[in-house]
Amino acid sequence: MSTQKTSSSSTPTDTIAEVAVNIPLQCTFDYRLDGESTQQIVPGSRVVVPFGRTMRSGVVVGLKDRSELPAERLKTIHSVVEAQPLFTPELLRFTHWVAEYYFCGWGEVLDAALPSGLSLRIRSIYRFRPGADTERALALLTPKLRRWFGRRAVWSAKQWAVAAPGEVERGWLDQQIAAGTVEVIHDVAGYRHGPREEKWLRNVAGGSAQRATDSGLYGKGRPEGRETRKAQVLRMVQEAGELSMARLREVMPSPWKAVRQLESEGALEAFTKPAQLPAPVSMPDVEPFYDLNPDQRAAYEAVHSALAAGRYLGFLLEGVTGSGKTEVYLHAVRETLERKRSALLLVPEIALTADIVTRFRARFGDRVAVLHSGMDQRTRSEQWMRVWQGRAPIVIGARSALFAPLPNLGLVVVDEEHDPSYKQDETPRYHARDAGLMRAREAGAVALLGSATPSMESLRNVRMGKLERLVLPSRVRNRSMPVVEILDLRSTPRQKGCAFFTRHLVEALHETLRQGDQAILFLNRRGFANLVQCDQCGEPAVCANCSLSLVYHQIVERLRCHHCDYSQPMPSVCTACGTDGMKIVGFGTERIEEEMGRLFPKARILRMDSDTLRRKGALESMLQGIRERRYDLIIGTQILTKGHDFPHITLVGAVLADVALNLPDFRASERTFHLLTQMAGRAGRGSSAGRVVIQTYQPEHHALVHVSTHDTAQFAEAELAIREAALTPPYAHMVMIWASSTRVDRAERLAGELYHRIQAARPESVTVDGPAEAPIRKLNKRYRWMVRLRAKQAAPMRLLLHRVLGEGKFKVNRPDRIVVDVDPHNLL
DNA sequence: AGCACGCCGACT
DNA sequence: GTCGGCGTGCTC
Repeated sequence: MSTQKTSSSSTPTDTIAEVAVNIPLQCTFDYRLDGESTQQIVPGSRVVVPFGRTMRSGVVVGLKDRSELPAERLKTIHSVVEAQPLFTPELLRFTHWVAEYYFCGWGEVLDAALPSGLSLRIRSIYRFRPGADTERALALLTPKLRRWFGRRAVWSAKQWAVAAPGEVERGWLDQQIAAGTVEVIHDVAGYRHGPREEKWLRNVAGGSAQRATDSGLYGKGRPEGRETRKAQVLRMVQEAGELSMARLREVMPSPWKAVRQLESEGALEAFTKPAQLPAPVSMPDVEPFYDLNPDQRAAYEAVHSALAAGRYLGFLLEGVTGSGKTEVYLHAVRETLERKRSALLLVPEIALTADIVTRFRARFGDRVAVLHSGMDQRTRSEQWMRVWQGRAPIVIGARSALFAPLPNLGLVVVDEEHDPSYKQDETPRYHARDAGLMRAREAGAVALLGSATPSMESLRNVRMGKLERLVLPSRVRNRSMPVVEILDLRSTPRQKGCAFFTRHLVEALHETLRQGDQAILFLNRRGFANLVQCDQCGEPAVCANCSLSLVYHQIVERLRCHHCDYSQPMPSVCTACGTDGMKIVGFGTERIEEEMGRLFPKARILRMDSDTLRRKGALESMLQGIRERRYDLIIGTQILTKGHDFPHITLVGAVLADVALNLPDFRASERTFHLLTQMAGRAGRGSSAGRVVIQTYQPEHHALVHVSTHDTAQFAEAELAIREAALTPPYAHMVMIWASSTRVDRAERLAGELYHRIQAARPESVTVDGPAEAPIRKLNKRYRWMVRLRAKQAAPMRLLLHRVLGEGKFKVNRPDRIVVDVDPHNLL
């Protein structure tokens, strides 16, 4: 671990601050401390420092009395951003561990740990120094730029670059700064939001409203009875006396223009009021804690005694959806709070937070803070600050909430711990479950991982005694498991006129709908057709930036790349042979929707995928619609598998279970098993027994066979044996090194060079595979190659990484890039 | 990652 | 002749 000094404040002998800056370097930078503002500096504080030719903000990660660098090379800290440090010593140690383990810069982790409203990015702002001779300075500029300044007291570097593209004008700014006419302010995003304020409107006293009306407010050519927007605003304000803009916006889409006009006419005046806080912040009635059933009690007792012991212990809580895991979490959190410690609950993504947040708020009121990416920047900063101030001892959030500044952390819960969204796919490439275990260990807290379908990593940890297994065996209301049928697409007859529906599945759907129940059709592939291909020469339509087939979306009649944002119209002729042979091949959720509409013209069909869920609030209204039985047939992607409670679903159909099964990824079987098991768990939760139909070309595949027998343990047994034989995780540590470039040849050369250097430096215990072209050979205009490392022990591999890729060891030139992914989950 | 320095091709 | 392409090196 870190040898960093964690003194809580500077001593007179500490004259050097160690600063982590957000750049992809693992080293920190030493700065001299002097001046009054930096005398009281504390590790964990954000500071602004001169860095190279610019200013950067960073975090003080340690204080010391001497630097290895000669004094003349040290610069002085420019300023301290907050009076109080944003990072506790615990979080500094933890972020340092994350940076070390995931092989990235400490500053990069620290930046990821802050809400975007407090990010380490810096903005340079310019303004005329008060009392400076601005007239003379402006005289040197073109009339156009002088006018530009007429409306501006402060301006940003970006604005200036746009306004003054010319060489001469750009030089002007430097001159003025040097002469002292213009000063530069290094603006760091800071929490300086006061209480929220809202704009309100009221009538101007003295009947000016009448005047406004007289001046043709009701437009002449307008049909009788239809108000203009201005008139409507005026009337509403008159009726209400005072009216908030927020209220106005609920009634009309954009009242801004009308309001501005009425203000300038003197009919209305604006004022501000403290904003109403979002409704669910405090709950009037605190819901009681339910009694636990014997299984829940046994699980809770184990967690309880660990909490009582007050030191790190890890648990894996296994239980199917509906088995009551959340109630165990709730009791554990209550216990944690009683011990004057705080609790962190990680959930996979927003889709899941709503239900769980409601339940936690019902028990703990406003002691719950929520952190997830779907919130606006300000709300997120507010929530983060509440946690930082110690006013919310419970945090519920997605991946990045891992870094929540909870003081005295006592419990870390990772719900649905197997979920792939816990792994971050960009720097810092941490896994929130794995890092969460480490944070708990560091903080002396209890870790509780929960899942119906645990990851192989956690199961192995149970076997090795690193996690204690707790089981909730039955569904709470003792419901029986659904019957699962696997249909071999090679031999099962199809529905007439259907390429991808067996007669059997269609009949099952008929039956379900006839009984008035709901059915789900699951296909992990959105769009209308996943392939568009020329039937003359076989040429597929491919993305311009990626080596991926374009997906046809019928609704917009365009081809789209599901990886980058590329989109193009459906081509009329083949780009390769010029014939008009481009044909739609394959299928996705849109096509299923269309097909079902034909087969079941009376059914009310809902499609749920990221295309239909784009709109804010769409998920909630759709889920409610399903619960209220406003739909008969729901077609969707994996979004459907996330633990929602649908009481009237009795049939679940997996249209093609093979979609993810054949990917060149050692986790393909595991993911398919998880997805289908979670999907099957949606069936038969009401009074009727459930039924699951899985269509596949590989009915004998162990991932599918074990779904049909509901045998998680058997699947784990088989899958772990395969992993052990192949020496893949969790039986080996894996590091993927991606070499990419905008030019084909260079990516390959880079990977080759990397491979040779690794071969030369590697110890016996580390295996190197590659270099190989990535399965997706081009992504976002970059060609990609990979070199894979595996080892039974992590330490020698880490040493190797440092030896080959450590600071300044391996030069990578501009268009090329090397990315290190520790414990990779994305192998494509 | 920025950012500037520096060294060779197609244009005024 | 030079503008600017991107290869190279540095940041306490």
